[in-house]
Amino acid sequence: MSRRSGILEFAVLGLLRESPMHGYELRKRLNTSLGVFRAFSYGTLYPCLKSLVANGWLVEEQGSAPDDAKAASLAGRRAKIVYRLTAEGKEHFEELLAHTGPDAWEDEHFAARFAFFGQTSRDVRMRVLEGRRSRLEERLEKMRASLARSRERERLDSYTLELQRHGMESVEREVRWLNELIESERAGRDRRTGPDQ
Amino acid sequence: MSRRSGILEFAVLGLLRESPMHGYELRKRLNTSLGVFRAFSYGTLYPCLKSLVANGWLVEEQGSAPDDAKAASLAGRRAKIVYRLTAEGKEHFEELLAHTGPDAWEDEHFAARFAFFGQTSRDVRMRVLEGRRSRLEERLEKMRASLARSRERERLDSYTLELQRHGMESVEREVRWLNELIESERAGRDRRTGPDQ
DNA sequence: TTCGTCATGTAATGGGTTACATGATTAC
DNA sequence: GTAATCATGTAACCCATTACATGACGAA
Repeated sequence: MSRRSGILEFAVLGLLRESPMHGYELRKRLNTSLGVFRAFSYGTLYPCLKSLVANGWLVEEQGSAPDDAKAASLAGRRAKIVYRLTAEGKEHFEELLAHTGPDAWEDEHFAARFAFFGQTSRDVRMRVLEGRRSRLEERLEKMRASLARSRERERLDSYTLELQRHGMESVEREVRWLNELIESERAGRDRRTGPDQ
Repeated sequence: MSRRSGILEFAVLGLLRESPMHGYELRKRLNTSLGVFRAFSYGTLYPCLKSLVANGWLVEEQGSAPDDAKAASLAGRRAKIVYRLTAEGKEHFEELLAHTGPDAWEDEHFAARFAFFGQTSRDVRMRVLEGRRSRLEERLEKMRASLARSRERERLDSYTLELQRHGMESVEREVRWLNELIESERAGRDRRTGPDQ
């Protein structure tokens, strides 16, 4: 029941929704295709998979080597364990997709949520995008305040200042990006730009 | 001897080098002035301070309330504990400043290192900046490769693609930033842009 | 036959947060 | 006098990594 990591659980369920996979492959997709998430290690991934199985959200299946037909008959070979999403798992994932709590737009979660926007309803997408934006604007506010404060007091050498400036610009840039996305959602983005399954 | 966190230790020593401080104030500076580092909690900071004291790099001093003169005589009051860098601590910090191992340009460390560039010799600054840049270029390489790979195979919906695109742009932007900084260092940047103590 | 990569797992450890406990000082 | 903020600390927990252990499979 415990021993799960929120974002990893979410990403795993999301990836497996598209198609069944074994752990090793799952990890690669977590790093590369959806390279956005940080690279989880096997020491994290495998236990997580076990716990998802224990929850009834996944089932393990004996997938065999690359060529299924030939090897299917061999009894004792250590086959790959292919994980498949159950109906309950699908349901659970959909619930997670629908959540729009504040943590949905925190740094780590947001990328994962965004990566599965293709499966997410438009109103939820909007809430998450807008939540993230206001989160970043708060942050900007604080940065500006602290910057003003330190300017008064004449602290901060040029490097510290430069670092702060660059940090603020990054955040401002993400806000602009979000603005475009929100605009595009509002304009009715059912005409997708990509193939989308 | 153990129970220290690299970046936190580094930042604490660096901040205390400028002037003695107590824990609470230290934490604020960690978050706001040098807001770049993630916000460490007291549960992390205080034990870290203790261990730095145990190493002989800091000493605790009984600082009293804002006005030192008046309160100095009161015996039993729970005074603020002001931490001051020892000679050994200063030496240790200088060693840390001189390190240019690969981890110096990893995401978390880099910001901390950069924040104390004001205390860092130019050649070390150059190595760190260039190290970071090539680190990011590696990352870009991988991102491009994986993007190309997934394009072939026709995977990835528009959102995943957009996320990836934005991620790459962020990295490219940081590379440009580093280029400017490196250029500026090379051009002989002893004429600082700011007051710098 | 050996090397690289695929593939699955566990135990020890690390590095950090949260929640809690305590109390002083300042502003209203 | 009471609320907010300053200030210090600890214990329990969480999440994830590292190092380790195991072994199959394909290619040189």
